Amino acid sequence: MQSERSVPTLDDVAKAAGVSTATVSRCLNSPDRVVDKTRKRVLQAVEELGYAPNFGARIMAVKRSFTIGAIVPTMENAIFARGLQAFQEELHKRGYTLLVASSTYQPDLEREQVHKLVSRGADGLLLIGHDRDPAVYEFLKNQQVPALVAWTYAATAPQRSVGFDNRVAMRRLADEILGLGHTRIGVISAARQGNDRVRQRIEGINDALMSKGLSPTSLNTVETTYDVDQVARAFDALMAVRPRPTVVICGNDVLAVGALRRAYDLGIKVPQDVSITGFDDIELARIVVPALTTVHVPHQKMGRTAAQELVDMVENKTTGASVKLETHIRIRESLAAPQQ
Amino acid sequence: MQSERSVPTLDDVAKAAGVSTATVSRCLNSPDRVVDKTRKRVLQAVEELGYAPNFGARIMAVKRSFTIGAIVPTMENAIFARGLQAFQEELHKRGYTLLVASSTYQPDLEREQVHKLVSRGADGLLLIGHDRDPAVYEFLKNQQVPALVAWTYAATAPQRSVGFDNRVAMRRLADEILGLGHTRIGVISAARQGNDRVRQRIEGINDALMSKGLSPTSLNTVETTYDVDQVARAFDALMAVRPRPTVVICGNDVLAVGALRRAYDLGIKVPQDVSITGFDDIELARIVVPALTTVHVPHQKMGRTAAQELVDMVENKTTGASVKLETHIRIRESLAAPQQ
DNA sequence: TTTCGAAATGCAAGCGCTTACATTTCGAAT
DNA sequence: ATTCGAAATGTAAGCGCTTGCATTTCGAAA
Repeated sequence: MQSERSVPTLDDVAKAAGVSTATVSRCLNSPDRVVDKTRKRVLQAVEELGYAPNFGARIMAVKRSFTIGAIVPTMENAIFARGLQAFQEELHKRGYTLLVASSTYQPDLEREQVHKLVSRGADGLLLIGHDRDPAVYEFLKNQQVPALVAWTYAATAPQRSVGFDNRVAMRRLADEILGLGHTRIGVISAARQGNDRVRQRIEGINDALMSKGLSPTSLNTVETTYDVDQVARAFDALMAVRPRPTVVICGNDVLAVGALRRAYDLGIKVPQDVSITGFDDIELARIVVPALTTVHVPHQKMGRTAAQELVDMVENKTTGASVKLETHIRIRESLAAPQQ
Repeated sequence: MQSERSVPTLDDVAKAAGVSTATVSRCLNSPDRVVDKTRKRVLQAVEELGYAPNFGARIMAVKRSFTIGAIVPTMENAIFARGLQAFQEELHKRGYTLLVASSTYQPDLEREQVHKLVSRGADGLLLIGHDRDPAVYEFLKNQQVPALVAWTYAATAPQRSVGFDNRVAMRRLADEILGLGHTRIGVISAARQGNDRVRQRIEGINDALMSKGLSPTSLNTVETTYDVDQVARAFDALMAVRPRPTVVICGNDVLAVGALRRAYDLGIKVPQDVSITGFDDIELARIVVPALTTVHVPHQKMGRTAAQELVDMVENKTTGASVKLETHIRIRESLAAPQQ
């Protein structure tokens, strides 16, 4: 019998409370437009029936869903997890719900996810990085869904973004490294393909090299996935180069920690035999031994700011300017001057 | 001018293609019910107009949203991130979208999130752990939204679950530890309050103690958050006990890694001076030095299975049985027999 | 060519909610 | 007691989609 009963609707509540649906609706959405006594009665009916509004209907009626979509490459990575969590929390504070999808670094999948989230009525979208088919932006514009790009900052890009300058950030770290006297440099990086952040970081290293009059071609770069064993192999490849690099710059902390571990396994001392650096400053960077020299990125702040900006774009239809966050170098034990 | 144009609807497509809305709808949802020529024309119109279906309307019409909600304590933690990612991927394969919310370990917030996700038309819900106000289950039943509990397994619980037996898993690890001769045991654990998994793991330790004729009261347990410094302090507290524990059992890997690091800072050798164990076997467990002895939990499989089960519950209205996943002990370097 | 049934398409009624507008209620001022 | 305007509530028209049923189309058999 219980199971026969269907989900209560506004109508049911209205009947139970002896008022019109309009009144019930008002009780829920603008309580002050309804007199106390009525409201009490209605709310009681709501409680008794276990009523919950149907969002589909609501979305249709108001043309707003109070839902924000986010498409991240993956949720597994601490880098996105932290920012995403902050993003979600801030969104919640402002009355929005987060719809997430992950593209697993596949452009096609991302494109599909964009369509899906828009269909589902997302009022706005958070995207990671600028790199993607222009058709996606075209579509979003067509659908009048504001999109914000995060984890990177580009003043000149047409899309508004909240993030930091990957290139400059990495350049500063590289400057630091070169200043210590390193000249034989290995790089472990995620795939550059379709990932502007990765490319920018590598360019940052090149910038530093150039400014010292060194040739970028001297860089030994290995691409790898985040898989521990893959990273280990990448590190091996770098260590096989002769003369051996005195420092391995990693595209992010996850890669760096993997390299660190491999060095340990091989009996290569860090930083005595080789220095290793990361990027992002995830919590882990401080925990590993030796602690990782890295670039601190304000992930939480980025997530929070992105949420604020996006909600602003949605609610006020503003276009506004992009937000640039600052990064800071964290010098820790994993970096030292090269051995003589 | 562009900006004046409003989002295209089914109607617009129908007009553009010179057919009825029914035909357009069929083209999109059951292409074989429409003749080739027509379909082509319609799809072209869809393309040209940049049409994307309005899910709100769709949900209302079909009473299904193809959306599954998940409420996790936090996304920051690698433990949930991994399973959640797998959950999402499997969901996507089956044509569902994931709606996530995080409760940040607050029951009230969780309750609110449940309402929200249901309102938003989630066809099913993934919840972590059994511990929560019965009213929540009541509500879900009322709304006819199937819910699946994960990250734990309890044959007797009324809610269906996909997970593993936290108590037995931890007991096995504790048996191993006791078998090595440890008798002075410290425990670092997350808050027990409202977290059945945490409690079960501690009970598992107690089970092992009892079976050896040892008193559970001899256990020194410290609760902490996941914050690195907090964990360090928890470890300090344990190390201050005299006689000092010979092993510190941590409720999960994140805590264990924090303890490991603190031990290093204090010059306490692991496992020579003290053994440390974790739980979950996140990737990190293999990376830290010394590698962590822990309990391997098949997170990805759990996420995937949960997705399958939940979709099944949604589509076939099955109630079925819970799924129990196996865990395995991973003995690594951080555990050794106590010093004489 | 005509006929007929199956296949293709169209028609139109909701789905549950919000909200502009219409109507009723109510308290204060007369 | 009336009157009147503001406050409270009710009425009903959509929002964009799916789908059962009605209608049209079309190809094959007669």
